[in-house]
Amino acid sequence: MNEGIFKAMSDPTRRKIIELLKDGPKTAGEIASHFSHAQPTISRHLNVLKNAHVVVDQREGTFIIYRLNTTVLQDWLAWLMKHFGGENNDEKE
Amino acid sequence: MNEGIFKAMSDPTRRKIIELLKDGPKTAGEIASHFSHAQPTISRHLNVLKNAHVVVDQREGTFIIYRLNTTVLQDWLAWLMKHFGGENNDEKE
DNA sequence: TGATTATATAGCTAAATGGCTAAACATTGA
DNA sequence: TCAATGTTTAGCCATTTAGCTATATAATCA
Repeated sequence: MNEGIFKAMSDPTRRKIIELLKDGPKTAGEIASHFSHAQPTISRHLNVLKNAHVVVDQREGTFIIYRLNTTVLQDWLAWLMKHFGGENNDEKE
Repeated sequence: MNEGIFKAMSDPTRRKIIELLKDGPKTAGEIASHFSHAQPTISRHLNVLKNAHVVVDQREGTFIIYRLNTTVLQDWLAWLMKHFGGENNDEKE
């Protein structure tokens, strides 16, 4: 499993960005407006998510629209379930 | 959701420790023997996992035995599924 | 072309992280 | 009580991270 997605998901701001994007694609500015951080700070977070392929961007005029890459998230979740999920662990007690 | 578990899970060494412990409880030394890191390094990783309540320790003579807290892991996975899992996201296209 | 708007990048700082070695601590057993 | 063993803690260092401000880039429009 790609290391990047773990780092991407380990930050609360980035997780909140993902939750925002679950509601549909948004521009960088729209995303930034939900936070009290400076705009470049959010831009960098978006870049981390992009490098992990958790989001995808697309320019639309002067705007840049970000959307979730749900496949990557779901693959990650499936991997987590497989590796850390409730498998039978027959210990003595 | 507790921030600690995200940080705990974001490191590959710690994830490998968890996978080792899925196989059953192990002493700190036994865990450390699976890595090429110095033993105190692993001890510190174990401490991170302990602080996130992902593992639990128990002294047994001079040994300290670590075991998984599977409940915490499963709660975390459930939370992830709920927040990032495949909910219906009816976008136009 | 120049102004405006949206966004990213550069460059900085403080704090967190992960590695190491050396030293401390806890338990056991002679 | 002392030595041995298993483990943690302390202290150090290099790297990464997340924040900021200032600046650069890209697209649009007059």
